Amino acid sequence: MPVSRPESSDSRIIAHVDMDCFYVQVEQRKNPDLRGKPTAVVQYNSWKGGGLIAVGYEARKDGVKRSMRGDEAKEVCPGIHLVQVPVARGKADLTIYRVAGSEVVSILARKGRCERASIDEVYLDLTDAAETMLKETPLESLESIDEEVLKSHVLGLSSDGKDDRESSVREWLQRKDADHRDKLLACGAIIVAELRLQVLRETEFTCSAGVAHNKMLAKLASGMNKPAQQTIVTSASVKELLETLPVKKMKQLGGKLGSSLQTDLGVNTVGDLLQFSEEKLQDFYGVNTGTWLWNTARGINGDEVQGRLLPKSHGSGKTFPGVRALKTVAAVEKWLKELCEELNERLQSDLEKNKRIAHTLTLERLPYCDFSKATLPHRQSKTISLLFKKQTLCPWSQSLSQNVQTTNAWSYKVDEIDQSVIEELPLEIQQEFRTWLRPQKRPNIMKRGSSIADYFSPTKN
DNA sequence: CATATTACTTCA
DNA sequence: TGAAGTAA
Repeated sequence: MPVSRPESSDSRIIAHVDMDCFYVQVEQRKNPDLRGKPTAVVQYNSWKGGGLIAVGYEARKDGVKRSMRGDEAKEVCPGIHLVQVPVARGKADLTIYRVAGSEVVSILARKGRCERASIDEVYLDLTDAAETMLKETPLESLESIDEEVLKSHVLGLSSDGKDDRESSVREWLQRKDADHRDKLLACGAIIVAELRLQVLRETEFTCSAGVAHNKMLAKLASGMNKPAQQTIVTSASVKELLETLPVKKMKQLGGKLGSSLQTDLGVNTVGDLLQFSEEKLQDFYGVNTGTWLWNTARGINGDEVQGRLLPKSHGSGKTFPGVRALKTVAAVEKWLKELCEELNERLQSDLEKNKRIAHTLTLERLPYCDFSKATLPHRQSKTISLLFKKQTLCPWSQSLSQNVQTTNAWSYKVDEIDQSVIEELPLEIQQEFRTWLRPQKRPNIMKRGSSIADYFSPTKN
């Protein structure tokens, strides 16, 4: 739970940029025939037409939902174009979407601190850029205001939703009597509109954005007017906005905490939270979460935009339907190898592109739940250090399935990471490694191949 | 029978 | 520090 640093007068300018049905846009750029047509992206076509993971706006108009199967989508929208996610090594391969996401990040990072929040979302801290703009070009004197920024939705502006919205947005942007924070928001909106146009010019992708004084409100706003639009949250609009907002719509409150607020405290909207003292909330949920909730009710959020353009981790996984799907050790090893090879390829390109090297590896089995059949209820995971330790990784012999015939459980041993990998790193990082490694005892370094799987030597127990 | 990731927190 | 919980 993020701890909100109470910030009495938070005049930061924060934007949240969200790509519109991103996977669909990537596929439409690849195949322009699909532009303007109802389109969705599916994976695994064989069972009920595959699962939808992205739905274009034309298809949404016909009632297609993300929760649907391909077959179901065809029923409500017979003309829909279903594009399959690329498959490599027998599993979905999201590489093209990751690469497209990076294209967008590199553009959005030009005007301020940028945080890659997911494959298709970023936060921007535009405070400095907005302040600079306000100093150098007073808004009242702006001759030509960008077409795009005039299409902004300004929360709390009475004309929002009317015909002549553009002229009232222009009026709002240039108001002489506007307070300083509103002027900064206006500058933020101009910058974001420019960035969104640059994204469109350079990548052909549209996106939506929210501009506010903190991350929480910016995120809320980016989803309010989609696709290809932006929404500005003025301080004056916050109270009304949160008053009727269902708690479940708020980031972090979509899960168990949100449910607990409803059932245990009778809190249904964020506004309902205002009735509770900070102390009361802390008693119920602990100091951190309690304070965070108290601030959230007031539209206060101190979370900083982390300057981070790259993901912190890489993962590769596949779902196997039912406990019967993976019934032999050979099958488990086969799929483990496929997953390792994908991971290896991605770590390799991360090393080349970003000079980064992985130092921990986690193997994880997710829960499998079925009402009638046997279930594997809880997650199991095993984490190892790739750098120093000799450890054993053997979590799966019983847990993958009761049907795995393993009287002799199998395990993997990890040695030190291959020296040749370290040698490819920049000199200063190599130096760092040597200092880390010196006090450790060095196990014999055996020559290994390029696959992560090669870092594990299968042994019998 | 069926998504694939990613990030962050909590607890021992 | 590793395993599990929560959330998106």
